Amino acid sequence: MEMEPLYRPQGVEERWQRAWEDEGHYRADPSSSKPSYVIAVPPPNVTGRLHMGHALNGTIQDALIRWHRMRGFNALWQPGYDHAGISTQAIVEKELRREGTSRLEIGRDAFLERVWAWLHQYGGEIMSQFRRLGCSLDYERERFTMDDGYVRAVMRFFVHLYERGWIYRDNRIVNWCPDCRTSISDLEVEHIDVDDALTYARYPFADGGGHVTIATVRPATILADVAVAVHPADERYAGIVGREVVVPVVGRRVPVIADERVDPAFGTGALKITPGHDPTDFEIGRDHGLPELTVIDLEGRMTGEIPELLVGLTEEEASDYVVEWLRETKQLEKRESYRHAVGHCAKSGTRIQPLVSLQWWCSMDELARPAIEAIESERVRFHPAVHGRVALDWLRGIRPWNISRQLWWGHQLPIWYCRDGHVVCAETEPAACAECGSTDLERDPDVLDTWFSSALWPFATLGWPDETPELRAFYPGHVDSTARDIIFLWVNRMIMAGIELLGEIPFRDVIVHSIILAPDGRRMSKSLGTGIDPVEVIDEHGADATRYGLLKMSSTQDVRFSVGAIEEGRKLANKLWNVSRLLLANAGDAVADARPRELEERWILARIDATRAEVEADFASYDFAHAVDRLYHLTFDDFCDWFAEAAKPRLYDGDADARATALAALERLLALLHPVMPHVTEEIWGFLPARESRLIVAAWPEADARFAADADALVRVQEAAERFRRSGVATPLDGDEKRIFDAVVRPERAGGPAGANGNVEAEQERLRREISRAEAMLANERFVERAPAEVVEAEREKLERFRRELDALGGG
RNA sequence: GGGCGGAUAGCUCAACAGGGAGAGCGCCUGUCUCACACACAGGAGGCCGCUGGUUCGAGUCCAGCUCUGCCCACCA
Repeated sequence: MEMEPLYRPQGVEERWQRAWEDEGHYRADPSSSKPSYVIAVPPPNVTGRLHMGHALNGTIQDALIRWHRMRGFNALWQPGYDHAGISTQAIVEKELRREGTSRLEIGRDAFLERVWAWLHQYGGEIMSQFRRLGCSLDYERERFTMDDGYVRAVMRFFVHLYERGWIYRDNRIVNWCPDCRTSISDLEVEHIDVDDALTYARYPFADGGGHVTIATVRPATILADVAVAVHPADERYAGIVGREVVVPVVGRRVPVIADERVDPAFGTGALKITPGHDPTDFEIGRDHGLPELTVIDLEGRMTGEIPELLVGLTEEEASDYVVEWLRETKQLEKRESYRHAVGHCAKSGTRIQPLVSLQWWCSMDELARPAIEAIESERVRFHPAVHGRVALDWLRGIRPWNISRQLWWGHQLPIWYCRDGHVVCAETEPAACAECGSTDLERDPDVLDTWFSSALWPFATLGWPDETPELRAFYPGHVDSTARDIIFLWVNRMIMAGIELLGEIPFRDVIVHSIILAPDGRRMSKSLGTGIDPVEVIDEHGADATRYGLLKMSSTQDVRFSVGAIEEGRKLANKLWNVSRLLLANAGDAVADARPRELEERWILARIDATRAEVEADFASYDFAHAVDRLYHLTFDDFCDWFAEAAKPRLYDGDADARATALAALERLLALLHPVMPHVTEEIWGFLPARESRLIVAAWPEADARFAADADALVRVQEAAERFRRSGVATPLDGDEKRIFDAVVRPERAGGPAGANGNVEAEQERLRREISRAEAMLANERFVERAPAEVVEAEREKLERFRRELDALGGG
């Protein structure tokens, strides 16, 4: 195949993606004797499409996997999907609504069939998009959290926790999403500022004579009031504790109680207590033995012991009624506008309805303790470390986890109830009730929180609870790479589950990558219309360019998407392509063999080796932005601008040593770039003479001490070139240095004297400024006295050098 | 309300352990030089958010302030 002057990634990339996969290079072998290196991909939602966060995270993981594969590791990058309970169910429910039916109408079994049918048709797109990015996941090992084996793992986990006594059922207040029709965990609640009205209502004393005023933002919940509370030290209300007040509208007589959780400074200092619909009130109610009344049902409609005409109204309609009632009875003191944070469902955006409901809970204290220890002792390390401290804060203040969801799509709880109300927890359906022997068993209809199963990802994908070869070979893994928004939801829970079930942490390093924002600084989001489709970026610029650009953007916390970074990658690919054309077109029958004879050859091999060491350090500390920056400058500045230019004459002359050495240098350069830009490097690799193996499985370049001393060998020539370009004045050089200077710098003059014309004065002026700066420093006695000796000495040397250079320009 | 970050060239971002402010893109000038015009060479462009402090010396350390982003949170 011909190498054209313009590198076109389209076609080339797909070809290599197929070849690598078909040839089995992505496969990890559990029976291999090599050391393993394992990353489990954060399982994307099975319904999802690749977004920029996936693309960045995929690139990070693939760079690490490819790097380790080249270094001789048995590298496993585990692929798969999450069933994403709420999202998936919502998509299919929406489809049913369009057809004029509903899940309740068609029933549970038919509904689940519909979900599976939908998934078979539309689900599981992302792995193909990861392929298009060049990601070397072991695709044959794809797992789904709803696979039979995986379900078994989830059941085992539940029963394990149940038998430990950590899973229990309780009537407690939960975050209810009226839209999703399920409870959700605290982590899935977003607090958003909303404008509300604060209603001040007078509650008359039951025995006549006066009233107490409370403030509320939800007048409809007055109907479920069971007490009024004041702070025990609040002198204004000292006399009323123990008396009774009459709840508006419903006329219920309720006590005034004292509780320290009441803030005397807020509102009137008197708080209506509604345990059925407020988390704080729920706690206070429990402690005071108060009833828990519910007046809003699971659909958000008014219900319970309330006036008949209110039943079925929305909360808003009921609130209007209550306020009007208060106004008419002169019990409305005032209403004022009030802005405060209100919980919303992270999935649907609907305002959360706190209500008391019978749910399954998991006590987290015992699970959290060893996870805290693992992070504190840095057996699990977060990068950047600040996320580890945040993770610790969360674990230390951990609260019970509401794990049951009122959905159909997901892992149904392994809980059965018999006629007599006994509860049986078993991995598979029991034949009879363990306590009474009844065979009339009914399974709990609820399913588990999606994240309950995600917690098992690092080992359930390897066959746990069975003792599989995969589990032995690939657990514990090494790296988890993720965005910071799922550290609590997912990362912490994997650590807890891994330690609890296998006795070992699931990974050593957690990489928390940056979030890529839209170019205008807003979040990339479909609803805002600010999203940029990574697949389109790949189609336009190539996967290599996209990978390079994403890594370049990965350094800081949040970064705005910059197409310039992608284009930089595209240019790097093209540059690499063209310098390879130069070397290959002038290779004759040479094969790659490092036989450095000339200065520039020793120098480039040293520069490559030095960069190798730096890139290794960058990768090891997960600093990908600096790694790609170094590779860019190694390619453009060192390899192309200096080495290739200096070597050209001898390549053209047919110098066999020069040709073999140049090819050897190119090989090393391609290897260093492969983890970042796998396609173009593999493509060029294929053109190298006598090359049969693939770069993807080639050895990462070894450290080579032979060249260590030569990394700075061109400093004098480069300084001379700099001076010449600035001022047009040539520094006397001889031997190799003169030859290289002539080869690299002289051809530039062919295009005209633009740069070097008339700049002597400007350069003299620059040097004079530097000289006076250095002189001023050295004239400062306190600087000379107090600064470290080597700093002072370095300043003296700089001064002398500037003076020499000025002399050379005739400016002294 | 609590916590964590960010503010450096027109744009996106670097600057390791305080010691001559950098890169890429964009812009201006020149060159289609037999690897590459997705290139090469040169150039312009910076009160390093503000105010104080520490220091011989501060983009870098400390304090306060302004703006901005994120996380956590049961003040109705």
